Amino acid sequence: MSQSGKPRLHATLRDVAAVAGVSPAAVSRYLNGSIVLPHHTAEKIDEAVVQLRYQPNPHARRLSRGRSDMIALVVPDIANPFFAQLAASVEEAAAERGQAVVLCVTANHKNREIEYIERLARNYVDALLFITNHPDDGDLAAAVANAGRVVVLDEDIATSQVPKIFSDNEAGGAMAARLLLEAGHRRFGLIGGPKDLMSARERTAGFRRALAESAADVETVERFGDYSVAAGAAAIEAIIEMQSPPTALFCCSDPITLGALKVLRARNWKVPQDLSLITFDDVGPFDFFDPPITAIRQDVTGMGRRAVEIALAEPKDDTVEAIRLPVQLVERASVVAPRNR
Amino acid sequence: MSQSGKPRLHATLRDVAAVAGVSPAAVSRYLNGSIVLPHHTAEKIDEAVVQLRYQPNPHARRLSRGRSDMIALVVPDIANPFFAQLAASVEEAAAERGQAVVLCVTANHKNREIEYIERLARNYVDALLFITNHPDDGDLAAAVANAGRVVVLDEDIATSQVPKIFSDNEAGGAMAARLLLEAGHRRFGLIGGPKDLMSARERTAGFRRALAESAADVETVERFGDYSVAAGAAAIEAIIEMQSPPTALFCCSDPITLGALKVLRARNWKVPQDLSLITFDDVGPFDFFDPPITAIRQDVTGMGRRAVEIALAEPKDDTVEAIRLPVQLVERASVVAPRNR
DNA sequence: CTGTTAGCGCTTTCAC
DNA sequence: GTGAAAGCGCTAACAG
Repeated sequence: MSQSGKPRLHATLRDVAAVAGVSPAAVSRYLNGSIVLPHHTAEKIDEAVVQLRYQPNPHARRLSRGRSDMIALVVPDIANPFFAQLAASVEEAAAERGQAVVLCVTANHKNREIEYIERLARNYVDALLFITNHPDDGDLAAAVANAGRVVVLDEDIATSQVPKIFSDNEAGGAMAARLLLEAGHRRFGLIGGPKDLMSARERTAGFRRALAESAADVETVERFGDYSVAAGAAAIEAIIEMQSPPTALFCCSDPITLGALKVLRARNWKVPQDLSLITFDDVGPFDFFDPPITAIRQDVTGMGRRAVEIALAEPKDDTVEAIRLPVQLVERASVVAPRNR
Repeated sequence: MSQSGKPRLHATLRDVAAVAGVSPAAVSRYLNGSIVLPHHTAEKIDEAVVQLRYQPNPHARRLSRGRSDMIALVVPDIANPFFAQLAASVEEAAAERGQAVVLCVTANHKNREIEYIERLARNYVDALLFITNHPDDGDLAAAVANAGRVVVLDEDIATSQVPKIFSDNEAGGAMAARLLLEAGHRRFGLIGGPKDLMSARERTAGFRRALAESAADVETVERFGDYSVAAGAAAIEAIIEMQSPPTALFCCSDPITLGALKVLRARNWKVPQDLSLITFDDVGPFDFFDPPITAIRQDVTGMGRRAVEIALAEPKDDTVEAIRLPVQLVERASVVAPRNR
């Protein structure tokens, strides 16, 4: 047992009941709103609560109810601004609903991910907001299947039948392409993410589609790698070595853009004069860059809020369908007309 | 009671005991390492654990032990990259020690802060890693006084007697000044943070001290405001209007730098040609700016790790003294010699 | 409606 | 060393 000798520090439900002159059960029910009491008794209890500064012990509550009023936010890396921003909106929405959020960082390690899913399965948390950005070999989908309330964010876990919220990556890719097209570009570069990630495929697909839909005569060079600074740097190195390099570039994530920008500067390529550029994500402070970088912005805040709403709502019977959050074009100054067509 | 009719989903300690042919108490003690069992029984238990896929129920454990193996990370805003980075190192260090971290965002609201402190006081979490960046009127210090294990990070809560970890702001300010001095500057600008925050005062103090220590004939203009983009923008507006504006600028936080940079660009001032600039924090991606921004970097990761260590260590008897983490000069390209002395 | 009672699953004192 | 038993503080059947 926990407290051996020392006098109890904080009032318990029993204490409140004693002071109010009712049973603990009555207090519990009243405080949880599962009963309506005559004014008189209600007041007595309220007074006792205030007087004793009573606060229910969450551990006892959780054990008894078999639920915790905690949700777990599972992310690959909380230092990543995208996930940090997501965490902010998740925490806010959760707090509004009296839910605490436990931060679970996976570094994309499958074992850790599964461990957290297991935690949900055992009801140690009420819901899981799950983000992974590595392809699944089926293990995650399996783990998630019977775990309970999990909602998958940002990146898909293929074949898993749970609520999902994604950005409209395809539309975003298309928006990027159209902007570049309208600026007059005809030779495009695309630095994409891992081909086995849904988001990467979709962004690329959207970009290609919009180009295909245009009447214009168009050339594209595509490179794929991680959503990382290093990958962006490597890809742009290759691209600018080309015979006739593109005049416009679509970077499929912020880190890719950062990597590209760094190399471009080192090689003395000017953005946007030598190369127009548009990024995807817009969680880095691109508005403060020189030039400010035009971007397709994800609705990270909306994603976080919706996720907790869904996670906490009654599970719907109808087939779960992925929600698609619209993305937004943020025009800044990194896209201009090509110098020479 | 939680589970009424349905068969229990997961094995309990009793189940393990039954299978292993010992008492629950024995299993508990064995699993917690508070006893050494004969090989035979130990094996029996191990087998049972594996067979039943037993995992202790944390809620029950917490209720019984009166502690939770959870620490709360209290921050003003997790979307802020500084706190996000801190959260990353905290989570990592906590996970290594089997501690979960609960994310608590305050938006600098005193009531929320005190609410979280109260949570600690009642042992709902084992420790509090506390960051606030608004001045305290004494309420926080009072709340923190008897709450238990709290360690204060990054910014002081004056008069509170708890373990604290800060960056060596003073030294950082001095480093910035010396770098600028050595580059040949004699007219300086400083955009500082709120004068009632320790970090802001210290950074300024260090800067002034280093200037004072130099033999050079020196002029300084100082502006103070929030650690915010808006404040940085407002301050730089005023500074560049001056008769003979500074040739070098020390911005006491990343957001200030961002604000300043934006205005400078709008006014067509070139960094570093027209104005050398150095920032403090270095959590924004300043390495990717054009030019890359020279910075005094805080050891955010170290701060997080140390905080967890201290929070979880046996409370020391000796007077708690604030730990000072060294800062580091990261030379990039935003500081050059002044054009005209 | 209200109170009594039996747990939730674990830890730990205490007696064997 | 080992087990029985009490209890952490709360909730929810069940009876009155």
